[in-house]
Amino acid sequence: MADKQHLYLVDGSAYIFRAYHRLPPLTDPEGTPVGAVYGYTTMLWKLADDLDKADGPTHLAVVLDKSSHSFRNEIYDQYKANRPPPPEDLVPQFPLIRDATRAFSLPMIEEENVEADDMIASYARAAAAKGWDVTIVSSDKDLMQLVGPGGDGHGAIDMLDTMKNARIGVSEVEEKFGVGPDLVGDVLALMGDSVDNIPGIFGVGPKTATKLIQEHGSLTSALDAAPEMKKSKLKERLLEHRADAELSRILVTLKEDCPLPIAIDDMKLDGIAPGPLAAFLEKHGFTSLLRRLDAGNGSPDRANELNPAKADTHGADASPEGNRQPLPEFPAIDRSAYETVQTMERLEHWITQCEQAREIAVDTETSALDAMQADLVGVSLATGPNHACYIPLAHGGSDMFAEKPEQVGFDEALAALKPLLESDAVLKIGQNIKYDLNVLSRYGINVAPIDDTMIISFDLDAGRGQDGIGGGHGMDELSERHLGHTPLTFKEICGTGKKQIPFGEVPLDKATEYAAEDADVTWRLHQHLKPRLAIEGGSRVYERVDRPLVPVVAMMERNGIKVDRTRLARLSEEFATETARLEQQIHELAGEEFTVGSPKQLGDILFDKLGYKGGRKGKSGQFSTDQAVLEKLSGQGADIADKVLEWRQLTKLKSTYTDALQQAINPHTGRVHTSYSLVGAQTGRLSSTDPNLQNIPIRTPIGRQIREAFVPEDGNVLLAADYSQIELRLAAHMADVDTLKDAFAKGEDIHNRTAQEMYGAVDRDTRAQAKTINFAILYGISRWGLAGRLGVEPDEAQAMIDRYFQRFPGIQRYIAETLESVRERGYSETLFGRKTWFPRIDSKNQAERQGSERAAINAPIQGTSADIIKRAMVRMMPALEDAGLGHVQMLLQVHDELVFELPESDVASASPVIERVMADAALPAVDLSVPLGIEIGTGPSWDAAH
DNA sequence: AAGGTCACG
DNA sequence: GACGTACGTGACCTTG
Repeated sequence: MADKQHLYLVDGSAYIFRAYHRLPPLTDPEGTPVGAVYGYTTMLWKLADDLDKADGPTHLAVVLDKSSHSFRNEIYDQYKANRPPPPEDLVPQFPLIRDATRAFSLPMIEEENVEADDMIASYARAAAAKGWDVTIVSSDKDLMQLVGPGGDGHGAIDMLDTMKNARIGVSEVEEKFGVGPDLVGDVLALMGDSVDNIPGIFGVGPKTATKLIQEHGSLTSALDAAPEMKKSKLKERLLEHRADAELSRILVTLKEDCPLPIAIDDMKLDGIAPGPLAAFLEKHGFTSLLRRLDAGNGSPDRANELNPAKADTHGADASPEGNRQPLPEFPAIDRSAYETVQTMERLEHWITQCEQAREIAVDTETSALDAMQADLVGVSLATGPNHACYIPLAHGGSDMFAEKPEQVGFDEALAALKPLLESDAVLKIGQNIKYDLNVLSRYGINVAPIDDTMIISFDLDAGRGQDGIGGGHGMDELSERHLGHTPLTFKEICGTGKKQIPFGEVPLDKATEYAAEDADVTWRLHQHLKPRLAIEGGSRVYERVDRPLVPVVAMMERNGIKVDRTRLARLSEEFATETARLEQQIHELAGEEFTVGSPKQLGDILFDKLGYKGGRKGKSGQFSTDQAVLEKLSGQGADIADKVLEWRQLTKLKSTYTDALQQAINPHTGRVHTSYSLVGAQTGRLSSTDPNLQNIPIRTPIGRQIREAFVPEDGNVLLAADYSQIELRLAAHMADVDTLKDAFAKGEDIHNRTAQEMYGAVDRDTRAQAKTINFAILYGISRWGLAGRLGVEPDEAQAMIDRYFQRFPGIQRYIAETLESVRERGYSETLFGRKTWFPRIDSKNQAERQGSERAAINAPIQGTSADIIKRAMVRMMPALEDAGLGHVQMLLQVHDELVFELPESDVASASPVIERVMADAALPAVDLSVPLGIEIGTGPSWDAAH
């Protein structure tokens, strides 16, 4: 049997830079930085794991850059001229990369005066010419020129991005560049590359470059066509910079005929000697890899790779991975094992299987993204690894002439599934199962009990992505991270853009692969993640707070809130008229017409043309024109600044609220249904999208008019109940500040009390300053930040901070202890045990580190507040039902506020129930040393309820 | 797609 | 002397 040879060429140098930027700054036991080396080592490990796979490597070599000089410097002296030197803690890692390569017994190629890209090109072409397949391990866009399908005696060339675990073939290249690999060089020549200092055509980016090449077929044709183009910036640029593009074309061309220092046949993989590898791993403290080596190269646990830092540098106990139990071994995902359920008989069979399995993964497929409008198209179930099915329910139908595929009757199938989905004896596992709850609820099915892998992941790993390794909780990401598997994407199945088809039109075989795989992956993730909750102390917050919250939030989303469309439309018109008037005045004051909404143009008008003073800001070198700047100008008598501020306010209100909210009204319910994310904020807060109902204006009279459009149905009122100063109360409790606790106990105005303590006198000014300082404390204070807010010198701000700490002993200690604990353990914790991870708390970059510190000071306070209102939400409906008020509807949550709709006649009986549930929400888990104050208001609109 | 701006707690 | 000047979000607009 003539096995196909497969050469892997590892673009080592490029990988090192990427690993350096994406991994935390680890150091080995001797203090040498090894973050990039670790990343490189795990990458080689992963490749070694692929050895036995069908398309795994038979031959492999690592290609490194040896010197920065190449033929490109001869023809263009600016080539790579403005590339900064490598970061200083990366430099010592270069030799270690070579050590690592040797430890794996792999051939290494580095040649003077030849760039790694050219060497890779030469080897790839040579091997492909022999009929070998070639995989280039890199994500470098220049190398994408080499990708090709093979054939005619030639082998195929593709690429592998190990960080994203993605293959890059011809179609991926076409997707990225909009042209085939043979034209990638032409596109690159137009785009240029600021990192390599390849000029390209100034002002032409990826989109324009692709368009030009698609339209004209090649770089030369595009340049030749320039004189005939209609007058435009683009035309001018093409004409003016033609020479740059031609030079760039040469620079981006890979040299494919370099002499080959090692024969390709000598790159044959024949096993890794464990001795040298173990010695290398040992030396650099890569203990988790060492364990795997000892375990006989067993199934790699991808979670370990995610955060090696803690396991390897903070001792075994610092990390949950340290005491991880062995994970169940599952067979690889096999999509061909899935069943398409098309008969009642098979459906009954699967339902029985599910009842016996006791834990099943469920996923619904629908016609659209919005759970409140989407129609159910099919359901997938999984009871074990590779044991999954897809039940199409409403496939086909848009094409009247096509025959609909065989499927179980819609109503009949749902009637059969309902007892299973509602059975107390069967746990339904979902990934973001709130979505499925809402869809199925519209068909009369109340899914329970439930688990949610997305939320479990959040309760375990919130914040872990802050260092850029990827800490999201979406299914694809979790699958990559924990299972090392890339699921089919929705795009792959349904296409994208204009060509996108609804899921109901996907052929059943493809639909089954996609839908059943999602259920299979979810089931596996659950096996993987759920046990970690108990081990890592996440059970309390998951079981007591977040899991029970899912059906509650789902219900709130379905409830929605009524908005008065007519009122919004009237406001939109008023805003439009006023905006137009202002725009004209602004143009007159400016002496020319310009786009007021363009910060760039506005900056040029204000500071260049009109000569107002105001500094540059930001990397872009653009003038800042934000509110603070404009208000300063207004203070100097610049009328135009006032007008712009007013214009901005009105356009904002119109586009974001009065226009958008009308669009958001659901035609079936006549109400607006937001979607809450339970994993949106690192601290544990909810977030709200589509539309965001957590940022409806309230601070200005003009904005409040929008709140007036949020109304109850006839006969009802809205009731708003909010926690008063909850974060300051929690700070007083958590930092154990007697003065503050006393003030809250007595029901005093807390900012007045702060002013009294700080200045010995209370007036408007001192109260305002005290309020600013109180917030500064919650957010993690810096003298410069406070100085900027109060308009005083940093020295004076520092004096105020010192005085605050002196008057409120406990705060300083709380901050120090919180930071110490975060540095020690890697995460902060709320009073209810919710963790937020801070992987950058030890960053060498001061800004980054200080940012993390401020966030870490705030997270326990903001997070505890989030826990408390969530607990109140969970208890709210049962408490109301007990009081005979089950018809009261809970509609919205805005961090410290809950909004209800109820008959006016029930206000008197419902208010005390709501108040009690909210005030006692921390009990019995936490007995706060401050009371939680609740303020309740009611009225014919959300505005009036405040 | 990114940056700037601004709405909320 | 650097970073950039308070924590947490999401939406919209302009621009390259």
